[in-house]
Amino acid sequence: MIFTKRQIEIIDASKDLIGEKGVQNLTIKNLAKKMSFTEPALYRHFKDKTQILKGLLLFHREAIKNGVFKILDSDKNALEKIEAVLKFKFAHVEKNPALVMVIFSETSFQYCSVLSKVVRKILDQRKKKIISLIENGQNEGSIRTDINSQQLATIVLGGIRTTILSWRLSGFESDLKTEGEKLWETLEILFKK
Amino acid sequence: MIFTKRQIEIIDASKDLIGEKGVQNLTIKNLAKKMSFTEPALYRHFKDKTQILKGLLLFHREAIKNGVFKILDSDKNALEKIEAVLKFKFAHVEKNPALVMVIFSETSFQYCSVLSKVVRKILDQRKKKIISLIENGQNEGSIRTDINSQQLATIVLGGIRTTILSWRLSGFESDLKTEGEKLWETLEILFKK
DNA sequence: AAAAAGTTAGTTAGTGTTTACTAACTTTTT
DNA sequence: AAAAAGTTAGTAAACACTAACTAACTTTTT
Repeated sequence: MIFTKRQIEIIDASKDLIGEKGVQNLTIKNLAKKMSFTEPALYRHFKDKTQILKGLLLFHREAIKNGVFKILDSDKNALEKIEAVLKFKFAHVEKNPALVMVIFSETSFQYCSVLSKVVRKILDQRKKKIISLIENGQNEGSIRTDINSQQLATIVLGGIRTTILSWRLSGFESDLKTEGEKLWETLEILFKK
Repeated sequence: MIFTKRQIEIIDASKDLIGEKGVQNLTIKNLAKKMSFTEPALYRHFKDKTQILKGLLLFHREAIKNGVFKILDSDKNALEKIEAVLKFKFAHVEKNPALVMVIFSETSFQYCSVLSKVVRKILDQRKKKIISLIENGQNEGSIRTDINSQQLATIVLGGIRTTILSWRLSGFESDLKTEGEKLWETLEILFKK
């Protein structure tokens, strides 16, 4: 999927609206106001509202993908890679709180098949990446092998999710970076062989 | 909060509607149809829609509280209690998928202060209970003490959440009970001293 | 014991607002 | 001159909610 300049501007504005007051704040009216043009103009750039949200998800998936690829390509060991991925994700989320809101809203999309497919795919790929990293670590001998990679991945993803949720429920007041570091310390102790 | 028979019927119907198609399927119109009476009749029993959702949350919190209290009062050791609480929660969720949808929709409520307060309180109490159970285990000597209780609680809650999320994303097809047991096996290995 | 007054739980019919979206026209860009 | 990107003015549908009324039942007064 490739986006025009205007489409990216619209995606950005959507992100801001969601960041301000949640997904339900993303309405065509609000979006038009934020873009300082009229509602029908939006439809010159996106077929409908669903496509805007899909665009938002895909655009940021791309950004995250690129960041994570760099880490995976580096010459770190598995544990260091997991640490780096974790820190990268927390940093990205801290900069883009709206993204969490969208991903956390899978519920709202569950019956919009277009969006639920996109979200599901994102979550699936994320899980697969973590699993394969853990398996690398197990093969290297740096990660314990008495628990299978799938289960360890559940623990990593769960830790991330809960940490981000706490941050969100605190009204984005707590320091996500610090909390992320604490989480990593815990995971490192738990996972090391 | 005490509910009349009719209020409980309405809460049940709401739960069904949400279970069928998510929170946004809970509209006054749908609810009236499901109850086989007219929309205004609903307002004889609840001041507004928010109160219905609040009722749903409080009613089930009560049910969960009672179940958990029994476990806490039993003469099991801390690890066994955590296991029992986990199993109880997975069982309750499996029977009431709608509840997950509601709790997972914190995002949607974030800007409805009444509901966000209720959800936050529920999540907070849940966390506190787990933390205190873990501390008991640490004092008993059955749970490792090189990681603080707060962090271990994050791992437990994260594991629960991720497991439930996977189940939801599978369209409630996977076997939550089995997944819950697998999670417990993992946590037990990770937590034991 | 009977009449009066009040309550409960429902109805019909409708309000005002917000929603995503569109047809037809105009301006700007290339 | 044609295409792209905007405007004005509107639609239909969904939404939570309300006003006004009523049948059936309960409580209070006489």
